[in-house]
Amino acid sequence: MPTNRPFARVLDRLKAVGLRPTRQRLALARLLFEQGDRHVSAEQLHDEALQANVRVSLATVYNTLHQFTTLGMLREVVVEPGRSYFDTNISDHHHFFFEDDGQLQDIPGERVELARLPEPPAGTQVRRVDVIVRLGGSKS
Amino acid sequence: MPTNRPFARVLDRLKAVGLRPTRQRLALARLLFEQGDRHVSAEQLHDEALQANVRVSLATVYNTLHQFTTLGMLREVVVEPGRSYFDTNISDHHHFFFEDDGQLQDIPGERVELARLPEPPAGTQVRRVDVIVRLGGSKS
DNA sequence: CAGTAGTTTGGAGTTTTTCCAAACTATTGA
DNA sequence: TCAATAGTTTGGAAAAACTCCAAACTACTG
Repeated sequence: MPTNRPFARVLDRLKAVGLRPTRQRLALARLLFEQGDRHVSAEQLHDEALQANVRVSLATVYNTLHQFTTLGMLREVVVEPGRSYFDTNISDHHHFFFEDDGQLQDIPGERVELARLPEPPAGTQVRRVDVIVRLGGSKS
Repeated sequence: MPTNRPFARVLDRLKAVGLRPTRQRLALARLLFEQGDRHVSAEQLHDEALQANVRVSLATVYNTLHQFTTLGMLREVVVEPGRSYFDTNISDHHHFFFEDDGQLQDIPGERVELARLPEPPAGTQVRRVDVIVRLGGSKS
C-alpha cells in the first residue's frame, strides 16, 4: 500500500546512504526528489521549504545540499558567479544555460558527443567533463 | 623604436575599444596582457597591482575587468562557487580545472571536438560552448 | 528509557562583489 | 593654454552567498 508510506522511497534513500531521516532532511529530500529533475539554489530550496510549512534554517539547507552532493545524490553546477545550483539529475548529461534568465536545462548525455579530448596531465584523472551551452536571447 | 613606447601595444588596444588610457587601466592592462595567457581573479590582480606599486582600488579592478570582458578583451570563466576568473585568452578554447588547487589551464580549441550538439531551443542562439574537464588528484 | 552520537539552529562572521556620491583627470574645442 | 565636460577612480558602506559555532535538540542503541 504505497499510500500508507508516501515517503518510503525518499526515506529508504536516506537510510541507504546512512543519513538519519530527520524531519528537515526528509522534507528537503522530498522537495528535491519527488518531482523529476530539478536545478535549485540553496535559497530557492529554503523558500520552498518555508512555503511548504517546513521550518528549516538556511544553514541546514546548505548542510543538506552539501551532504547529498558528497554522497552522490546531487550534482553541483556552477555557471554563474555568486550562485550554485544543485542538480537532482546525477546521470551523465550536460546543460543549456539561458544567460538572460539564469535558467538551466538538461541536455541528455547521448545528445553530446565529445569525439576528441586531450589526455589529462600526468598525475591527474578526469573527475567529470562539463559541457555548458550558453544561450542568449532571440536570434538576431 | 619600440623601447621608447613600451606601453604602445596595450595603449593602442585601449584606444581601439574607446577606453581612456588612464594610469590604472594602463597598468592593469599591462599586467593582464603583457605576459601571455593568464587566468586571474580580481583579488589576485589587485594584489599584483599593489606589488607593482600601482595604486588602484579594488572597485576599479572590478570595473576594469568587467569593461574588458564586455568589450571582448577578456573572457570570464566560472568553475568554482564564489570566485570568478578572467581569462586573457579569448580565442576558441576550453579548460582543465584542477579541483585540488583551483588552477585553470587552457585546452586549445582544436584539442576538443564536439561531434554532436543539440539544437538550441527555439528563439535562442548559442553564445558559447564551454567544456570544463575537471581533474582530481593523482590516479588511484 | 537513558545515553550518545548525529543534527539543527540563530546569529555572527567571512568572502566576494556591487554600489555610491564625491573627488579626480583625460579630452575637447575655443 | 585653459576651462568645460564627460568619463574615471575611490573608499567605504552595503549586498549577496555562504560558512562557522556553540548550544539545544532528536534519532538511534542497548
